Amino acid sequence: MTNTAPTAADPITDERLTATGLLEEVRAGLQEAFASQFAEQGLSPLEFEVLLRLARSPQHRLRMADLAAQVLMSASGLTRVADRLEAAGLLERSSCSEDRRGTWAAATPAGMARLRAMLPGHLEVIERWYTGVLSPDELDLLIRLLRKIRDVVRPGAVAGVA
Amino acid sequence: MTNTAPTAADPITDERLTATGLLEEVRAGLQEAFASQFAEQGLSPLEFEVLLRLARSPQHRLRMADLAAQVLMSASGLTRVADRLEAAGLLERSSCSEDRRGTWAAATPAGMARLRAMLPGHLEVIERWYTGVLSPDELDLLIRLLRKIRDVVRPGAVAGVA
DNA sequence: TGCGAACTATTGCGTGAACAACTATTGTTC
DNA sequence: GAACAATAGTTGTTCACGCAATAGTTCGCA
Repeated sequence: MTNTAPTAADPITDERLTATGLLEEVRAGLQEAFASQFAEQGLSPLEFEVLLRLARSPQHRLRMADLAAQVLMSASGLTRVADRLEAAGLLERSSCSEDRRGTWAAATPAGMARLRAMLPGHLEVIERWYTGVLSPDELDLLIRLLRKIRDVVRPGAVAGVA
Repeated sequence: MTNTAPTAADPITDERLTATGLLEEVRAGLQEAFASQFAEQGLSPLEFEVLLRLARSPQHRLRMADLAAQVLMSASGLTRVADRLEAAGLLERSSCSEDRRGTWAAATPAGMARLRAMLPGHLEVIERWYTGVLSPDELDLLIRLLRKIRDVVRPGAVAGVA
C-alpha cells in the first residue's frame, strides 16, 4: 500500500530500494535503446562518449587523465579505448610539450565525421525514449532534481561538462 | 530558463546529451557510494541485487529465468552469479517438479541473514546520497517522472517489482 | 642543486559478463 | 503420437574493464 507515513516496516520492501531500482531500470532501458544504433555504427557506448567529450573540447582534444575523468573510467581503461579508436583512425595521440608526462588525445576529422553522422539518429532515440516522454516542464524539473543529486554524489563535477 | 525556443543548434552541444549524461553521472555516483559497503560485506552489487529479489519473492525463491529478468542480466551471467552465491552458502538451487527444465533459486537462511545485516547500512547510504538529498515532495516527483520513462523504455516491467 | 614525493600514461594480470553452442524438456501441429 | 519448434539452464569462449606494478616526468623543499 502506497503509504504516506514513515513506516519502520521491513527493510526488504523499503521504498528507497525501489527508488534505486527505478534509476537502474531507466538507465538499462535507455542503454538498450541506444545499443542497436551504436552497434550498426561499430562503436561501443564508451567509444561514442569519448568522441563526444573530445568534440566538445577546445581543438577537439583533451589530456588523457581529464578525458578519463569525464567519461567516468579508469586511466587504464581509457588507454585501451583510445587504442581501439586510434586503430580505427578516429582518434590521434600526440605528446604534450608543456608537460612531457602528458598525452593529448584528439578526435581526427574522421572521428568528428563519424560522430556527426551518428548524432542526429542518437538524438532522435533520446527524444523518443527519454526527453520526449515528458512535457518540457517535467523535463526541466527532472533535470533540476537529478542535478541536485549529482552535485552531492559528484561534487567535483559541478564545473564539468554537463 | 536555459531555452524556450527549440534551437537547431550544433548537435554536439545539444541539451539532450547532457540530460543523458546527467543520468549516467548520478548512477555512477551512487554506485561509488555503495561500493565500499558492498566490498566489506564481500558481495558484488549484482549478488546483493539477486539476494534482494529473492527475498522479495514468495518463499524467497524464483525461477532462474525470472530472476535473470529482474536483475537485468543474461541467463548465462546469472548462472555464474548463482554459482558464486551457492558456493558461499547464500543461495540454494532445487529442481522444479512442474517443469523439469526449470530450476528454483532460493535464498538460504544464511543468505537472508546476510541481506538483513547489510540492509540498514545500505538504506542509510541511499538516504544520505539520494533520497535524503531531496524534499519528500521532490522525491515523490522524481519517482513519478522516472516511472513515466521506465514505463516507456521497459513496458513489460510495469507489473514487476519496482 | 639534488633527492624524494607525487603525477601521467601504459602494461600484465585477474575477473565478470555477454554471446553462441549444446542438452534436456515441453508444447504444438498434423 | 511423432516430428518440429520453442524454452530453461549450463558451458566454452571472448572481451572489456579495473587494479597493481612500472617507467618516465615534474614538483617541493631543504
